[in-house]
Amino acid sequence: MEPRHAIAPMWVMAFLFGRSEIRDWRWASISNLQSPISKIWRSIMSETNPIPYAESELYRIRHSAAHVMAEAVLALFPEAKIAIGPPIEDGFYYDFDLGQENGKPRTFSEENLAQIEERMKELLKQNAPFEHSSMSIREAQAFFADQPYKLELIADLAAGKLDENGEATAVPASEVSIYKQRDFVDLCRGPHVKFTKQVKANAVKLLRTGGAYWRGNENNPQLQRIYGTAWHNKEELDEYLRLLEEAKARDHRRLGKQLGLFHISQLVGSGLPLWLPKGAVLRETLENFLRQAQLERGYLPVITPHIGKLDLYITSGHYPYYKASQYTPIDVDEEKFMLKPMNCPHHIEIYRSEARSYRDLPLRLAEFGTVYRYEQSGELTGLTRVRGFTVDDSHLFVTPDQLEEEFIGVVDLIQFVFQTMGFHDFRARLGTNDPSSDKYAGAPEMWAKGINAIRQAADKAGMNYTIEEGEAAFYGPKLDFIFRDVLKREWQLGTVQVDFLLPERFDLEYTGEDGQKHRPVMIHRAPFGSMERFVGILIEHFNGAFPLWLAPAQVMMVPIADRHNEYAHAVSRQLRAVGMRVQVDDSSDRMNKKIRNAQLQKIPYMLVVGDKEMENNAVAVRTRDEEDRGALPVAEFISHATTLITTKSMEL
RNA sequence: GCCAGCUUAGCUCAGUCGGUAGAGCGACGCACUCGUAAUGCGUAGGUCAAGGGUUCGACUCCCUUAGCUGGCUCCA
Repeated sequence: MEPRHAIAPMWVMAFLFGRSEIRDWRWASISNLQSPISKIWRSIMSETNPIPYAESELYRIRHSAAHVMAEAVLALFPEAKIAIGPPIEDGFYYDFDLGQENGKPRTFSEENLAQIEERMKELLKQNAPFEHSSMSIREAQAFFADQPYKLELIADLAAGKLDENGEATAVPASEVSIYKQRDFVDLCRGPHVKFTKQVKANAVKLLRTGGAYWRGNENNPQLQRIYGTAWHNKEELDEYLRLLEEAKARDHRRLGKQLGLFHISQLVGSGLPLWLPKGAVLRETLENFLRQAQLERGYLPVITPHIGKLDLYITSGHYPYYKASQYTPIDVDEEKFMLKPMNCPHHIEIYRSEARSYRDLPLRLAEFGTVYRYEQSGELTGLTRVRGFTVDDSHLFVTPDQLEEEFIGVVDLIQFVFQTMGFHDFRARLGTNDPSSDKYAGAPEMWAKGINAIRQAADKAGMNYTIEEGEAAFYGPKLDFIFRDVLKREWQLGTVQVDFLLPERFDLEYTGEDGQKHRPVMIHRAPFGSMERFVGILIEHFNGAFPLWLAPAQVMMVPIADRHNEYAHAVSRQLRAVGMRVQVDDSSDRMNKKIRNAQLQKIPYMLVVGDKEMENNAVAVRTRDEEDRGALPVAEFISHATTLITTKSMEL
C-alpha cells in the first residue's frame, strides 16, 4: 500500500493538539515519501517539526494498538486471515479476510466491533511485552504457512520488490522482522511500544468497519478493514472525538439544507446539485469577484455550449483516456455528441477560429464552464464530489517565451483569490507523471519541459511546493493548491497545468515575428477549482457564517412590533438601494424569536427597530456574534457596512 | 463499481415481543404587539423509500431495487 492510500481521500483530517510530530508526518506523508521534497520545504519541516510522526510515541502507540486489535480479532475469529495494519493519521487500521459465508465474504457486524474493542482492552491491560526478533525467509514462510497475505508480503520482501508497507525496496531481504506479543506474531518492521499497557485502554476506540481491497487494487479480494484511533490518554481521545462531532456539525450537506443553499433531488439525479436562491447568490458573488479580478489581468470572457461532437474529444484524448467516467455519448441523426467533460477543447476551437499571430498572445480565454463526469455512485458526496460542476476555467495560449511569466501571473492570481477568501493556510503540490504508468500522453521531453517550466516559475515566485509523482493530468504536469481549513483538514482547490500536448493534437499555431508558424503552449488553470466543491468547502470552513460580502442575506430587519414594520421596510429599501441584501422579518413572531431565527440563519447583522429608532432614523445593530452594538443612524450603518463589503473584510 | 449500515410527517427523531403510527420544530389559524437566542392555544400534515415474499396479521421478519452515509477503488 502506498503511503498516500493510508490517508482519507476526500480530505485529510489532522487534529493537532499542538503536537508538531503529527503535523510533520501528515505533511510529509501527503507527498509521496519516495519523492524528492524541495529544499525550502525540507528546511521548513526541519525547523518547525523536530520529530517526524513515524518516530513519535503516538505512532508506536497506534501501531501497537493495531497489533493488539488483530490479536483480539484472532481470539474471536480464529479462522481470520490477517493482512496489514499500519498506523495512519489520527489512528490505525487492520485488514482481515474472514472467509466466506453462504458464498459471500463474511463481514464484521456492529456487535463484533464492540466485542473486539472489549477484548482488545482486556489484552492491553494484561500488559504483555512486544518482542522484536527476526526470521529467515524460509522460517517465516513456514511460520505464516496458513496466512496467505503474509506469504505474499514475505515473497515480495524476498524478491526485493516491495516491503511490508508497500514501498519499493532496493535489495532482496534474507530475513524478515517479526514482532510478537503473547502468542500473536506479526510480520512487521515496527517500531512498537515496550508493553501493551503503554497503549491505554481508555484512550483507544474502534471507529468503523469498511471494505478495502488487498493492496488497494480492485482486482484483488476485498478485505474487511477495522479503523480505530488511539491517543496518549483519555483526554486526547475525548478531544479528538469532540472534534469529529464538530466536523459533523459543520457538514456542508447539513448546513446547506439548514441555510437553504442547495438541494439534491433524486429525480434530477445524484451528483447534480440544484442551487437554491441563497446558494446562487453566494456563488454568483464569488464568480463576479473572480470575473473582475480576471478582467483586470487581461482575461477575455468566452461562453461555450455544454455538449460537443465526440470527434472533438477523441482528438483531445479525453474520450479514450477517460471513457469510463464520462456520460455515454448522445446519438442524434447518426452523429454522436458528448456532454463536455472539460472545457479545453471548446476553448481550443475558439483559438483556432482565426489565424493567430504572436501579437495576439498571450490569449487568456475564461469561462465558468459546466462539465459533466460520470463519477462512480459510491463516490458522490454533497457538493464536494458531484457529476455536474462548474469550473472557473481558463486557458492561456502563450508563446514558449511567455510561459514562465504567464505561469507566475496565474500563481499570483490564485494567491490573491485565496488571500481575499481569508485562506492563509495553504501549500502547493507539483504533480508529475509516473513514467511507469501508461495513462500519460505525450513524449518524455514534453513532460520534462513542462515540469521544468513549473519549477522555474514556482521558484521564481518564491513558492514552496512538494513534488508528487503520478499526480499529473494526462496531458501535462500541474501545480495544485491545497488549502487547510479551520479544522485542519486539507482540500485540493486551485490548479495550474502546463500543456504541450493539446496544442500538438489540435495542430495549434501562430505566426511569429519571423513570419514562420510556431506552436503555442497552453496553461489550464482554475483558482476555485469547481464552484460546487469550493462552496462546499467554504460552508464548512466558515461553519455557514460567511464574511459579510459573501453572506446570502447580509441584514435581517427586526421590527419589535407591527407598528414598526413600515419603518423596517423603509430602511430595507435604503439598504437595497446601495446594493445590500436585506430581509424584513415582519412575521407575528416576537422580537426574541426573530433574533433567534436570524441567528440560526447566521445572518451577519440584525437591525432591531422600535419606537426609539423610528424617532431618530436609526437602527439598533446586533451582529451574529451576539454583540448588541446599540443604536446607529441609518446612514452611519450604511457607510460602515458598505465599506466592509467593498473591502471584502472578514470583520463585521 | 465493491463492502457495510441507514431510509418513519417539510425538518430532527421516538416507535417494546409482529396486532396497520407518535413527539418537537416548521406550516396554517386565532389571541398577544412584545427591546436583543424559542408567547400561548388550536388545526392540518404519513402508500412507515419502492416492489415482492412469509404470516390470520408486517413500520417490525426475508428477498430485490433505489437513494443516502461510512470505507475501498477512481478522480482530467
